[in-house]
Amino acid sequence: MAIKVYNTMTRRKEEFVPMNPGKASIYVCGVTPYNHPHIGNARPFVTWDVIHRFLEHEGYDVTHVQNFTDVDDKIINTANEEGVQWSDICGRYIESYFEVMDKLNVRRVQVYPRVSRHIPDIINTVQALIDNGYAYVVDGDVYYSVEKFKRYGCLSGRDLNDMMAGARVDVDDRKQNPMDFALWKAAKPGEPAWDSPWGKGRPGWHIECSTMSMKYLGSSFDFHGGGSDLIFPHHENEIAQSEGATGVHPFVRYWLHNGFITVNEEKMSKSLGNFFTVKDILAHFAPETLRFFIVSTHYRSPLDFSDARLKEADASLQRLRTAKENLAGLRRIIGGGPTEESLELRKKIEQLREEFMEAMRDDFNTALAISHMFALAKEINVYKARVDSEGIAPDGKLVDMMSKVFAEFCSIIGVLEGEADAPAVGEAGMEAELMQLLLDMRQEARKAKNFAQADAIRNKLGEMGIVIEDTPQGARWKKQ
RNA sequence: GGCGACAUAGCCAAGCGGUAAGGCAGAGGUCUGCAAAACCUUUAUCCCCGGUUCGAUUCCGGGUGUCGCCUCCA
Repeated sequence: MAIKVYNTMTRRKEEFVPMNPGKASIYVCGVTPYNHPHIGNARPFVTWDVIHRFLEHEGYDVTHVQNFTDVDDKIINTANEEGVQWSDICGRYIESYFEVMDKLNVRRVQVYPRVSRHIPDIINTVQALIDNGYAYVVDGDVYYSVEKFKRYGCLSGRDLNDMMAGARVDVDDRKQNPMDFALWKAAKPGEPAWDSPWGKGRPGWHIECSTMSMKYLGSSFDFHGGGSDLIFPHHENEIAQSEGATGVHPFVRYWLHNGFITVNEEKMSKSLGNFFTVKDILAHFAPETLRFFIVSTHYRSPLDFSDARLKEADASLQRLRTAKENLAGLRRIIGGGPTEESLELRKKIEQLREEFMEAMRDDFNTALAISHMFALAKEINVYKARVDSEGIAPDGKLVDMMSKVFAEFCSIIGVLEGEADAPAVGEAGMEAELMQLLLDMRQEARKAKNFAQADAIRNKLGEMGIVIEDTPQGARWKKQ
């Protein structure tokens, strides 16, 4: 079964044909570490984490590279404001990046190249572009001549003439064309700089991704991802640089771009100042909720962020969590053989599994896939209720199947993985004992039909933010 | 101004040629001393106007509206 992906280059869904059979190579534009990651940053990485998981599930050997742009104006500015080294800023926020992504259950990729550690490689790429006639040197700067690259504009669908007409006024007259962009910038005082054939300086923004992606994945590879704001100029320039330097076409086989997270329908970005850091959100919501919120929508659609949306995601996730508990409950009952009904259910589960995978194969449609997850949850809940009420032995093979498929879904989406959360008994031993005492007292009152007393206990605890639920297995409590 | 995307129930969101998945919220019911939880049932003809077609939410054209890119940005 083939995977289909929406390729920004062709503006349509295409069948994914890997460059090397059985393998998939991925490069995703990472962050500039000058601040804590905001949730807009989180979207591409969660998205690509799911894609990576799914490709592996489908049997691909995945090589995944994601850079850190650790040489950049914003970093230098932040360092100057704080009076520290630029490398300190990078170290702090790269650490923050990993801390946050670990919480979001984003698995580590194979390589996290940094610009600062690839200066010689970058210089080589720039030199190749000069040698191939695509770049020129002016006063220690090196510019890319966009007119030399005939496919310039192919990714973003722009026409060079239109762009020139719309170019901003403050044009640097040292450029041959207003759209030419810097590959290498001559050093300014107080900035990090490296030696180069053109004098001391540092790389321009776009060249790093061309150089580092090709270093680890080759001059042509399968997937390149990032936010849709990177299509122009960043990815357009990457194509011009990479293909100009190597002469190999195509640089990237499939360009995938995620939509934005918005706030009040407006793009969330650091420059607009309307962003929430992931840490802000995690102060109020579980990381799993944020991850689920992100994958609940197709990656190409815009995603509007709000407290209400997150609460919804939390409630939805709770439904899946309950199904998982019910599944654990079913597993604790000694299983029996199949019945006509359970054999039907087995077929249904297998069908749901196929539908889930089909959704994922269709441009990683997590929103659709998750709907099949809910369908599975419903089957589990209904079956559990049936087993409980009729006191029958569940079909052991069916329960195994439900467990396996549910776990499979969870491992692809990256939520509710591992064993069911055990309550933190250890550190709350005293609390748990006191609660048990109260629950026992309430139970005695109920037995004696002293409901006023029983309800008083429940109400009082409710005021304290503790919820009591009576279940067939006895009362249980949780903090709100 | 140029380029691109999107418009589906109260809200969120799939589907994209054969009369609309799923989630949240709401309503009714089962269960319960009551409540909660859980489960069941239930709520849409898809922005407007044309066209193509036996048939369009789904394709084409024209509107209207929203958003993004063209400047750092995931």
